[in-house]
Amino acid sequence: MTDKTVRTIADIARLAGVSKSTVSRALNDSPLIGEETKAHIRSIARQHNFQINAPARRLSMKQSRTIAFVTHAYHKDFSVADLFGLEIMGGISNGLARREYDLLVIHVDPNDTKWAHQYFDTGRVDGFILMTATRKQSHVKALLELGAPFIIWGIPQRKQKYCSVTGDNFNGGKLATEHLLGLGRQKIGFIGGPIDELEVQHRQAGYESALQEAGREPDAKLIDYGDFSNTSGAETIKRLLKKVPEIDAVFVNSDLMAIAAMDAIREDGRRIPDDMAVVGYDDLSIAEHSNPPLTTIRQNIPLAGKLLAQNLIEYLQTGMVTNVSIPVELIVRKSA
Amino acid sequence: MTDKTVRTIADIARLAGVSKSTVSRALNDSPLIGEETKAHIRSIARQHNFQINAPARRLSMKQSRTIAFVTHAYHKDFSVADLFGLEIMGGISNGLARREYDLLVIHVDPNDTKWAHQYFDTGRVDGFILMTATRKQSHVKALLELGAPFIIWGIPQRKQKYCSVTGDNFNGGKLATEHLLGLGRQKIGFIGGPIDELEVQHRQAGYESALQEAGREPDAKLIDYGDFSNTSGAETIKRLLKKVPEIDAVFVNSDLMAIAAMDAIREDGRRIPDDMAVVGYDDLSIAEHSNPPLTTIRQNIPLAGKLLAQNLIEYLQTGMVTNVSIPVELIVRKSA
DNA sequence: GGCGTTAATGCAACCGATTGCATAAATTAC
DNA sequence: GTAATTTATGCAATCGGTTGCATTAACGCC
Repeated sequence: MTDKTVRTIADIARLAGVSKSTVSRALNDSPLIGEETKAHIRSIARQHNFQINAPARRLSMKQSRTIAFVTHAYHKDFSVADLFGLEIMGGISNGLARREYDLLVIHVDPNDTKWAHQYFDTGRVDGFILMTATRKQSHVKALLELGAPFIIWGIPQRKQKYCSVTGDNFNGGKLATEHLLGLGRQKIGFIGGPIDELEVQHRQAGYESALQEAGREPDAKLIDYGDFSNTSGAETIKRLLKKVPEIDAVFVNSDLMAIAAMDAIREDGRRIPDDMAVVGYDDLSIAEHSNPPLTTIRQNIPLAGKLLAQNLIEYLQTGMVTNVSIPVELIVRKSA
Repeated sequence: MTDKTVRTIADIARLAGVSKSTVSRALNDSPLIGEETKAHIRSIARQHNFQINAPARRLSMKQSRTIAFVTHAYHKDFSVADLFGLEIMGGISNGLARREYDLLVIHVDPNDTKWAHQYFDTGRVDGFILMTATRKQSHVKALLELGAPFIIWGIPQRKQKYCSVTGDNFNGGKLATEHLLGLGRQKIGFIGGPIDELEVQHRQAGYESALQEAGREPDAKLIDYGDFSNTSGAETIKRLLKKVPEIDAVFVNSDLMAIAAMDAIREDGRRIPDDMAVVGYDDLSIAEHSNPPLTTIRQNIPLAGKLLAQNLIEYLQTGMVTNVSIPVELIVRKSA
């Protein structure tokens, strides 16, 4: 099928009786080349199943048309970021392919600081998509110093100029809380991820805003924090149950924590959702299969991926910095 | 930090007072270069934080040192392959990085046939790791025709010569069944994936072998097949429950099917594991959080990834075809 | 019909590495 | 002390594209 004798534009040039430059221009649809010539060259290329040599092109054009997806080194425990990262990769891959960019995956060690040099200075990639859950700020700092183009999933630091895409955390918190209020719940708890994460702060702000709009005062006793892990979900809910036994609902910052919390709630002899309503966050695939199926906040992940790809490329080409937040949606199942 | 004036080996050559060739050889540790010269050149390179230009090197050496991880286009429903693929990617990435290969991710449309040309003939990748769940055979055929090096996760077709890594499906089926036998179960069912998948056939052979070694005859009434999806898990167990009401255990070919089956079993009014013991397959992260936590067969996924990477590279370099199967392990939780 | 434009194509340098071959210097052999 | 090796380095071609500039042909205009 593939024609082994025609591998370079020089071969095509010979066959078409034109020069290399003309072939190159024709294949790149340059306006300098006459229409018939273009058609002729293209048909020859098609006939011989010609595929242009990528390394040569990249060397010449000084760009790789490759984007790196940066995630932390894999380790046994599944974390939100893992599952989430997988789903988002589909969207990114899509967005990149559409623009003829390749997707490279890099698993970085959290305390490695030189990885960016190894990929950017070598011309292997043109930019980075940062998904690392941990030490994101230190990686941002490194990329900024290096002057490498990148985009992050998350909320950008206030003062700095770089691209980002994030979910609408405020609205997520608000939707979850409003749903619980609508159910007539009286004592609605909040279990956050680490308090210093901006995502968590925004979700909490949404939670408090919903309460206030309903004429309730947020109660600090009902608010506590874990670290996104499932064990921390169980521990935190136990603290709340002890501190405020009359609690009848809780909004948990991640599905993983929520699922672990539900186990703890049942152990405490309470029924879900009858005695205690639970809303999670992320809508990971496991949310649908948990016991009971989890009501949660879904982020539009395919869209997130698409925007991460699209906005990074836009930045590469025009230098325009974008910071967008994408809508979230309440998915009602059995737990609330 | 990065020195902007030193970007090419020519720059280093100038600084070191030698020629480009010498620098190139020194950096590649060629025996042609004297030790002091090497040391000198290397120290200069290090001082200036020199990173070699990858596209130029690839063009010159006619190899990309990049491997493509091929998976199907993402779509909403999570499948085994998705979760599984994510975990395995960690292992692959590791194995590749160790050998200084890059990992490219390609999401292919199941009926696209030209993707391989676009990556291989362009010199963008040196080889492929096939993880596509669907239409794997058609992709294998295409790669074989193209003459592109690849390795698959799965069992190779009998007659053909190509690399593969797969779990020990026979032993997986056997371990699961032996565990159920050890629990004293009398009527042990088998719920497979699609009957034409070799993986499924091997697991079934293991199941039957365990029964026979225990002096039992496999009973065709206790054997049925789904398609790995969770809905099919529920449907298949319902058929079995109706056909053989006295069934008291079942070995299910995937965690996803097993979890759906457990829901159906409970709906039927039976308790797990008291009335019905369930063993799954894969040990996906959700197995741990299911209700009850699922006893299952775990594949050594990091090892699988490492071998996929390692053996493909070995094949690239030496042409040696390897077909290995990796051990599996029984993880006992509450469901059996 | 001569001249300035415009359109189409070719020439050759360049991107930044690798590598076969030639050469120079140092070592050994006799 | 000179020829034969061995060791270390440089020259220049090459990989396969892209692109600035020169060139040629065709066209429009007066």
